[in-house]
Amino acid sequence: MELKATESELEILQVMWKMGQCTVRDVHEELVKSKDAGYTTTLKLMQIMADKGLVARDTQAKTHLYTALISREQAQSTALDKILDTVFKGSTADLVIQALGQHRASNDEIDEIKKFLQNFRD
Amino acid sequence: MELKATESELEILQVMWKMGQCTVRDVHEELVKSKDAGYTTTLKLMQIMADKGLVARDTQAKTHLYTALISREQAQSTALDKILDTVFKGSTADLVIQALGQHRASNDEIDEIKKFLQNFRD
DNA sequence: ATCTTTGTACGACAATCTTCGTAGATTAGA
DNA sequence: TCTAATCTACGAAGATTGTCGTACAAAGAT
Repeated sequence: MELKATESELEILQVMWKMGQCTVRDVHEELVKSKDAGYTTTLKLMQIMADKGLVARDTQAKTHLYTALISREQAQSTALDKILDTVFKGSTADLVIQALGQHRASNDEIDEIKKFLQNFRD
Repeated sequence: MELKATESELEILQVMWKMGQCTVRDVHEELVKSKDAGYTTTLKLMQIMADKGLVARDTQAKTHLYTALISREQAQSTALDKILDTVFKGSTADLVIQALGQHRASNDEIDEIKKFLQNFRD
């Protein structure tokens, strides 16, 4: 039982993580801001996601309500595992250093990371 | 012109990054260690990668020689960009902290990262 | 010289993903 | 009430990916 989200499904999950429980319309309105897609496309995708168990669906009312069943953290974890395996030779250090070198983090973020590293070793 | 490698293509690139210039046979021998696939499958994949411009192909000899045209670093960068966008809300700090929390790094690695952070802020 | 091995080319197929049109039901508005 | 808007269901089609089988050429072995 894999439970891996596709690219389009991740776009939808992003909206759902931000909004919490929501309707197809909610998600679609948000998606069209950055993407060009038909309503029924979004509907179908979300239905499939419900079948897969990626989201829960409340069909009580006419307009169904959807809730994400995998958390952003889970998706993050899966995504990290994948790229660690495919392009980083499994080296977390490489990944971290690449990430920091590539996307200039703010000083606050740097501090946050340093703090995190403090109470790490022991 | 996107130039994005698929999952299978990344597996092949991994081998090529390790070996440098190589033949389909070379790559395939390596792949079958961890995966179950036919020779012609690997061949076809590499031919497609040549068409896409992911790898260069020297067809002088009967046995063609392939070389990766995108570096591991480029692939890493692309992969990071993608997951930052899709699951990390663009936050490098979140990504780094997740990565460190998830995959226990060795003390050496931690030190390496700390050192990297030292001469970072300025 | 013949047979076997090794290689490329290429078409085709199945699986998965994405997209959309249309139909039918339900709700809201005039 | 009748009409328009809104929703779900569903089939179908196109695109992408991954997988092989087969054909055929070249090289090696006996």
